[in-house]
Amino acid sequence: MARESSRPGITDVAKLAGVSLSTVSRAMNGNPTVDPALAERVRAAAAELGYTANPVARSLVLGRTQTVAVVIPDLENPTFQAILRGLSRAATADGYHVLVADSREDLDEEHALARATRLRTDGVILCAPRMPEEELAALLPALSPAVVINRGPQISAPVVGADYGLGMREIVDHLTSLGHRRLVYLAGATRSVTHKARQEAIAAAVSGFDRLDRLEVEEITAGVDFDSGTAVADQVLASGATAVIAYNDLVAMGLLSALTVRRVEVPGQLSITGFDDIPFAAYTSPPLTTAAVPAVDLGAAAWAAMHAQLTGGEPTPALTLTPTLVVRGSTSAPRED
Amino acid sequence: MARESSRPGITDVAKLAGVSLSTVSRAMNGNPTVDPALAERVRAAAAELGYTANPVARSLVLGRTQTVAVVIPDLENPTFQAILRGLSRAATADGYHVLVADSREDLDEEHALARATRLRTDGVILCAPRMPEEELAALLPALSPAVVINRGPQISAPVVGADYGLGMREIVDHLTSLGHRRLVYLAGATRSVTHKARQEAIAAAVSGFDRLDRLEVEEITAGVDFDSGTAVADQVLASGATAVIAYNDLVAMGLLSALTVRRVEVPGQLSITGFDDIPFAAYTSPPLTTAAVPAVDLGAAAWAAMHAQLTGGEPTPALTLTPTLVVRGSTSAPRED
DNA sequence: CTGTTAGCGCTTTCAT
DNA sequence: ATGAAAGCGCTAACAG
Repeated sequence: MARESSRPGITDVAKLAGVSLSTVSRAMNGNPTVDPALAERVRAAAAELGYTANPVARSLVLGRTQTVAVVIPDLENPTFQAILRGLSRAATADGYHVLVADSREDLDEEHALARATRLRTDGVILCAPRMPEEELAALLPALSPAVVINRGPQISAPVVGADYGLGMREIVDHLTSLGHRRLVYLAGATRSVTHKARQEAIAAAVSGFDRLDRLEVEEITAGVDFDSGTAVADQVLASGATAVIAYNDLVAMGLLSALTVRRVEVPGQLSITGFDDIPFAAYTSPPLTTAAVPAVDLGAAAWAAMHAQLTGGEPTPALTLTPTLVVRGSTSAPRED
Repeated sequence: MARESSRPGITDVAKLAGVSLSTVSRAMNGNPTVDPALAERVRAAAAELGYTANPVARSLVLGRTQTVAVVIPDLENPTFQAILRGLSRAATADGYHVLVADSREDLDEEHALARATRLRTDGVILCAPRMPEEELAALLPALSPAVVINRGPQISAPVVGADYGLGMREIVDHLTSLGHRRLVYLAGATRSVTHKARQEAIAAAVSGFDRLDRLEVEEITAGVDFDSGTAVADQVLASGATAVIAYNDLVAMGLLSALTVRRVEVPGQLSITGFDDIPFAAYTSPPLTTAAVPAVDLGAAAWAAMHAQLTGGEPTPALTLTPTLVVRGSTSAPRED
């Protein structure tokens, strides 16, 4: 009754190679203080048995798991998916594993998952955490090392994010340089941080528009998804604006769809811009002009910030990436009246 | 020089509660053989210290990690994202964690990741593994318990998948009942398993079409992405078919886009169907008729199959889910000549 | 350079 | 019902 099917342990290798446990351990970890010949013998024995050190046991003794956790508000969100992808690939390249946790937009879950996953990993990356500032501040020390994505920089952990204000600014400039003077801004979740940034950028653009003609921007509260875009189509049309800045690509696409049904020409009669550059933005008819948030890079940067803490120990300064304006077919100069 | 910032261990709790380690362990695990009063005292001490058992240490002694691994060919693929989402949520609901590994369509990586992640988890779920049949068969025993998604059922592990043939059959039936008799099938990756299934289903539909009029299906090799759909637009138009069955939604959307540019009316002049029902299929103009592959359910089913092995030990029989025909605006009866 | 010994933090017999 | 002791599989002092 032997443990036939059980994976071989370090003891088995030691026995087969005729050496002690420590020698096997040293040899397997490339410790240079071991005799080359012996090391070779150990490796051969290990290979023969198909031995690999048990990572769990190593984790216990070494105090590190070679794994990090990523807590995401919603795995269905294309931007978060892209962040996860960039993060996962970067971490894998450095020999780390990634534990994902989907909080499903539940604040309590988010908090609980962050704590729970931290216990089995070397650090946690909070992706656009939804919890209030205070709670986040109180939680972070318990998670250290941690990295936060897309939250204000007033935080006791490295933060990486995109400058939504700058992206919005690029969009407004694009539209005004095209000749548009009457715009509509379709606002999203009105209490989110990213909303604030966009709103301020628009306000700044308006007040900074020191030409003879004026720039007017009407704000209409829409939402964050496709349907909220279709829902405000008539309101947009009634506004008399020549261009609309949607909160994000989804909203822009919803609006675009509703306008197509109403036979409104885009960009002929109305220009539309999105935000994020989700995978489908390039495939609408017409393709969407938008600000590309470098989500994959954001994920990679978050990993870099985590890796720095895990190795060097030197905390990375806050990093802010800039969205890139992607001009496609949904914007053009306003039609001459 | 005490270990101030270090997390409290079971010893600290034992000391504070004035009991032995074993009692703390038993109390924390709800072992009924411990005196209720003492148990309460232990819990109080644990709460005071903010103690939580170290999962890594538990994993080592218990031989289980409460974590499973999911190996995915490409985190960018919407279907795989949906599978991951369904799986992750189901696993979380059962108190398990999920390690994700993106093999990036690299066969060697896929193999290596499966082995490596298995060492730190209780089982691995292979999502649409790309490796050849033989290699997969040889690998599975080392991964056990494992679950395979979307591969033939000739495998020594529970398999969950969608019946692509049936989905394709539904599409053909939909089109023929609409009155279409000349179809084009835009083939995708011609050596994939899912391609085979679709092709056979079409062949079966053709030969089973025992009416007075004939059903003709021309096959054009396209590809699996948006651009391959746009690329074959002219070929499709030249074929004289009244409806086209695209390999998947992406291809259908590419074709749709190219046809819009050419001012071909869909579905007026040509009906188009997709496959998968990715998130954007409902939002094209016109919205896409497609076969909805229940990817989220597939993920949940894969978890169920894994959970069964992890607990009961009874291997689940192979499970095949059926795609649902979703009729939207891209199909209609062919125009009367 | 190599072997012996002591843990990592926890669960679980085995006594009592 | 509780405590003492063994050990999960490995690494890292500590001797030699």
